[in-house]
Amino acid sequence: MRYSNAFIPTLREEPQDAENISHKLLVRGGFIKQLSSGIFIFLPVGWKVISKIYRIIKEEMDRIGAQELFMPSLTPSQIWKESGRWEEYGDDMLRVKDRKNREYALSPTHEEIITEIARKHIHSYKDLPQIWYQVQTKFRDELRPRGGLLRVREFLMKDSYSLDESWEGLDRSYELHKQAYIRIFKRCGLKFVHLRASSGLMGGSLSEEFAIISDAGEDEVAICENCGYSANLEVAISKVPNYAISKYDEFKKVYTPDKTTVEELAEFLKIGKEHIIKSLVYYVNNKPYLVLIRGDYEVNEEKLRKIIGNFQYATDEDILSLGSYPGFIGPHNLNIEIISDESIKHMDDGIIGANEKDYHYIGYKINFDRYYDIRKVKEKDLCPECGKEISIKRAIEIGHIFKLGTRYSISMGAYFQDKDGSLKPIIMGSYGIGLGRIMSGAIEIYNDENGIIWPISIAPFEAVIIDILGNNFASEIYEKLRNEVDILLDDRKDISAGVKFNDADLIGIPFKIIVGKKFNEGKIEVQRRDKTAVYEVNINQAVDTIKKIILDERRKFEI
RNA sequence: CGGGGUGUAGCGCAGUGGUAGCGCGCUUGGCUUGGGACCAAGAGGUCCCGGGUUCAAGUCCCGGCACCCCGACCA
Repeated sequence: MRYSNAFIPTLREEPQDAENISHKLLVRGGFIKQLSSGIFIFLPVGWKVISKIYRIIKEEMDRIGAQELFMPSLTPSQIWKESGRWEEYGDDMLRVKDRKNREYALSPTHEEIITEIARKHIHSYKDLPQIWYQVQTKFRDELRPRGGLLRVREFLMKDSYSLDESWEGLDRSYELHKQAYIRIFKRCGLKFVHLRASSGLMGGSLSEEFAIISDAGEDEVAICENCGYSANLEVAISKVPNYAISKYDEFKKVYTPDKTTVEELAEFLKIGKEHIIKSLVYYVNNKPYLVLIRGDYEVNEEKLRKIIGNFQYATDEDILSLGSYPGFIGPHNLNIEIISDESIKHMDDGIIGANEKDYHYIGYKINFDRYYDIRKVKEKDLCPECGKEISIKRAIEIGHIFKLGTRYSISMGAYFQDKDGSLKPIIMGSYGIGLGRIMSGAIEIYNDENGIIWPISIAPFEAVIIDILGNNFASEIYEKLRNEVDILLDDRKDISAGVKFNDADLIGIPFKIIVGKKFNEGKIEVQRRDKTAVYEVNINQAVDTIKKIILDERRKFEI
């Protein structure tokens, strides 16, 4: 590509509405442009990056025997009603009506459509296993899109689906995906972790997540530096450091005026939060539960949901009707089912609400039949596997793999006939990768004060020739290189050298080939974007040397 | 949905009820070419939208819309 013909609208100033680095650099580099909240245009260089990510994904999916297909975005409400997700998905699912008033969803994911194909065409164990994938636009009507490409309403996702005749088959398909994903992210040059995760709305048994550790991320993950345990905070578990030694030997009521929060109470009683038992009321179908957790922990509502089901929060009126008082509720003499977290098991005694205004009990002896794990893991909790301290970090989710099982095959009737003649539901898995998140995640990892530093495997160009002299040489080597190297020739006239350097760095092209002042000495210069090296090359060996440098760089991302 | 903020030239922003501004970018001419040069002359406006107050509204009041941030929500 000649720069003089290219459309790369770089911006000198930061866009006012961008917050994180990847968003700013994507906009400044002319990669993307926002059309509406959470909806982006990929401009030509942005689309080149996406295309390169796509090609890597395709090669690795094909390598595990997956077959590419393409499903529509606009999908009839009927199949979503069959699976039950027409209701479950709620407002995140973007719904539209056609001229005949029929309902459709702009698909947030494609399990239902895959299942529709499977139930129509898969009838025998001989038809299995299958892995089908596509790269397609997904729609999720996020309440609050944010962070440029990190959380958007319309996004590109590679989604694949495995169909197997047995659970062992699913294990194999799942493992194949895991290996393919590791290869994909390595070839994209990413530093990533993989995590235990929650399957949420997808249903199913096991799920793992691939993520880039970055403050720009929205997921919180628990990581053990010692043994490598890593999990999304939604499902992370930990051992509780046991430091809640008894302070009181007597059970008695104390006056605690207006101390309705753990913080206020701890300060008032001059005692650590870990000596207080926090009591929270949740309702499931009008049945109240009292959830007890140590004062220095928060409830992980995802975990709680798995135990008691979908819940609502109690109102102040609810708490009064239970015979207690808001801010002073506690387990003593309250007729209600109790869900107590493991964190209170190790307390000798605790401070609890007295169920009357302005009073708490101290010295409450802990004695419950059962304890559950419903707390959110926090920094310095102990690793469940090796006992060392855990740290909490933010992360960008870039891939997620699920063992779905029979959730869709049973609800939608996708059965096959097995060897013994019996009818069995197809065992399914589903596996996603966010292409835009790879793109912005890479930028979050690789950038400096001048702009993006792309890994060569996903860079919009592998090299740029910066022609400062305007003689024929730059154009000559460009013509000789362009068939083998994805190269940009900056042939713009009447533009100062500084602008060319700055654009090249902003866009993040891995190599700059500079035809400038050294040309009179018979040399050109090759600079690495990551600033780790500069090479001087004889002009009569320029083409071969540049080819070699680029090929060597490419090889670093092949595995 | 709650809280906070923004909306004026392509981008970034200033603007005190009284003539619509600055920097960058853009066009033309000149000069320059190793890190976002310089000189000169230009073009470019629904001041987010609608109503109101006023002799007069970018500015004050009311209503709406869009976008951003924090939270809630979602995965």
